[in-house]
Amino acid sequence: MAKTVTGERGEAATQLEHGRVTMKDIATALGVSINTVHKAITGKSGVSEKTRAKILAFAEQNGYRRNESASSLRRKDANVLICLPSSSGSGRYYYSYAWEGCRRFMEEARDTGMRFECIEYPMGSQLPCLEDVLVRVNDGERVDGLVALAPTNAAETHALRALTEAGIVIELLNGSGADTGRFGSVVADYEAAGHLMAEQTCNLVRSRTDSAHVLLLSGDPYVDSHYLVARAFHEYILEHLPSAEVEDFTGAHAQVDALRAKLVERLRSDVPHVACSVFAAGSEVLGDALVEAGCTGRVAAIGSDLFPESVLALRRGIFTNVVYKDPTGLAYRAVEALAQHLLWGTAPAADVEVFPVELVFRSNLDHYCREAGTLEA
Amino acid sequence: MAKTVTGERGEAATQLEHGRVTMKDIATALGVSINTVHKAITGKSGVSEKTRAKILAFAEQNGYRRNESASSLRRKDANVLICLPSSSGSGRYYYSYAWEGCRRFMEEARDTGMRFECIEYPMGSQLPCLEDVLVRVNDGERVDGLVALAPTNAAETHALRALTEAGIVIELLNGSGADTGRFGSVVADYEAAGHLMAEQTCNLVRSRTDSAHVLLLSGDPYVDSHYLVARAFHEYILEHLPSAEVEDFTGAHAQVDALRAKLVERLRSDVPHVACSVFAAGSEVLGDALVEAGCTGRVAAIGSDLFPESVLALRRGIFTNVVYKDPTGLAYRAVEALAQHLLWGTAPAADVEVFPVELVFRSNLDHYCREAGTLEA
DNA sequence: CTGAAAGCGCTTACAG
DNA sequence: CTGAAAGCGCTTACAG
Repeated sequence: MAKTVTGERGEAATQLEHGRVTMKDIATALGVSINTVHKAITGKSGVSEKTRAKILAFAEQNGYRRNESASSLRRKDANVLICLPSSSGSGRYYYSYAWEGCRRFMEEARDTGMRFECIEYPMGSQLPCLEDVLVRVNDGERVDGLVALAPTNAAETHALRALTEAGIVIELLNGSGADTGRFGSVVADYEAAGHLMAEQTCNLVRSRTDSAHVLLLSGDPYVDSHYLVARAFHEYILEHLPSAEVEDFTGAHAQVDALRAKLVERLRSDVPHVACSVFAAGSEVLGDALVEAGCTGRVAAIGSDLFPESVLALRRGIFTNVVYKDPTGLAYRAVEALAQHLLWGTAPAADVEVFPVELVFRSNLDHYCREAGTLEA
Repeated sequence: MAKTVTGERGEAATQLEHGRVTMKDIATALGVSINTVHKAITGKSGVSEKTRAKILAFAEQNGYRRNESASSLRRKDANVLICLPSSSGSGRYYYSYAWEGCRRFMEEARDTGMRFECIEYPMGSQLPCLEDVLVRVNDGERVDGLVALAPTNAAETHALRALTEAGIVIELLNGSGADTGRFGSVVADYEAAGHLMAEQTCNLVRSRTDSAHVLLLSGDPYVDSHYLVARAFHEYILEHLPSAEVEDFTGAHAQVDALRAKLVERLRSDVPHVACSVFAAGSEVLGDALVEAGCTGRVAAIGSDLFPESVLALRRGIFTNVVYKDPTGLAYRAVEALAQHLLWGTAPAADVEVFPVELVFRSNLDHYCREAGTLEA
């Protein structure tokens, strides 16, 4: 409902009409009660199909939009559980930022009548946490929604499906989890992350005439967020710089000390042109190894994720870039998508929402630190 | 008001209490009317200082937070004018995205009781547009807030000050405008943009042994958003790659055809290593010239801003990167900051809010196109 | 299946 | 300076 007027001097002015149609208007126009209108529009039972159709048609034609402020005012609460790994320990690389995103949404949603409960479990033990939730639900507790990590094994998949079947709307983080019956999920674009890292690698060896040597800390091949990035990296290099030699260093969290030693030895024997890590913990190892082997500055390095150590490495020129996957934004969106469904019955455009990745430079690092909040600028 | 409980399995659960304190609670507790509480908390007149202090202290202690939904429900409208250059013509490089940001905010704010009027004026004639607004205000029309471009000359500064003095809260886009009496302003980090462009330029000539040749389309030295980026570019190169030779090509919108011809000639005589443009229209010229001179691929090129032509140049490998200043996000924030002040009396942390800039690669271009909405992916 | 009524938390006239 | 009352647009019990 916007009207456009053209002024004397050729400006085009658009006014957004505010006298919006209300349920009362519809009720009056159609000679029904406002209550019936409400039932028809919110899809509740208790209206004949004929009346409902009439009301919906009228609402549609007159551009009815529910007033969300009024709607949240008297709405019954919804209970949402957020289960994610603890921010401490190895959770500090990533999950502390995810929790920050959750916190931001909860703060914004404080007037919506949703009740949130945050459950931080020790890294790796999502399964017992989900089982606890199931027990509580079976004990009669009302849980409307759940945010959790995408399953990494059959047992977790099974537990999530049980919760879905108990009537809980589930939104997953960092994986599709298509076989859990979940409502939706939110992931970073791991393929773009790998391509981005490889594209910049190509830029960094652009003017070489000899063939490029690249080291890749490819992480744990059984973890999607490692494997998918590493695969995309290789794929890109193979297509755009086939002469390059990419050397993989696998191994993640448990093997981090061995990895560091191996890397230092390797860097001392023959200096590569570029070194990259597809995962956060590996980035810390890479930074340390470059320093220990005394080849900072000579090797261009690209890390993954922003956390205090990687920020410092970037600031000191040990890293050329860092691939950023915005854990805060991802988690925020997961909780938001769930809340919007619970409150308004809306569904996102796609059940799996894929989020952008960015390459951070020293020149724009400060803004990311400020945004993340928990990173000192 | 959050309580933390530790479960049997070591999970820490945080619950966000929802039984929040209301004005009614405060009124009952202090034995005053809810109306008095309202006046005290919203800073309205009609309460004794003693009562006000008592109420504010109690509210503070008990963590009172105004329910924004309830608050917007019966609030009187505020009238906001948005004056920006038209999306068509040369506005298509930048202002169409700014308008998109405004539109997004208006959509989100549809329940807040704000009335927005959008005035698109022909590029360059903000002054008559502001004068029209002043006439309307002097005629008795009520205007509470205004979003406009930061002034580029004394006449515009003067007009903006007159509007401020007429009681209008003003939020400026793309410049500080400190001497206009405006409430706040929103700008991109032009310095970071220049540094970012220069930092990547250094990366691209990283492994050269000869001294690097760089071409810079530095735009109009009288336009802040051109000049500041160009200056930061030179500054960075001087510090980090003093051996490089940077060749400036000045001239913006009116001289674009001459610029193109000069550039083609220059590119044909001697191919530089990197070529950059600090402004959008220049980026289109640069892309064209590289194609016409037949040196795409041989010259690394970095453009500014995302618009259909620069997206295509990036996709085809004519550009290596594009510096992105997020016009949509900037404009969204400008309207939001104004609205939040008008509705809640809140002020942003700083009166000039500086926004991040990013470097776009072919590998993550798609996400920017999707976000911008008006760019085909 | 349908409707009249109360109420969410706040804001706005208006009366004392 | 202070307060009682009506009402924003919707949702929820409850009664027909």
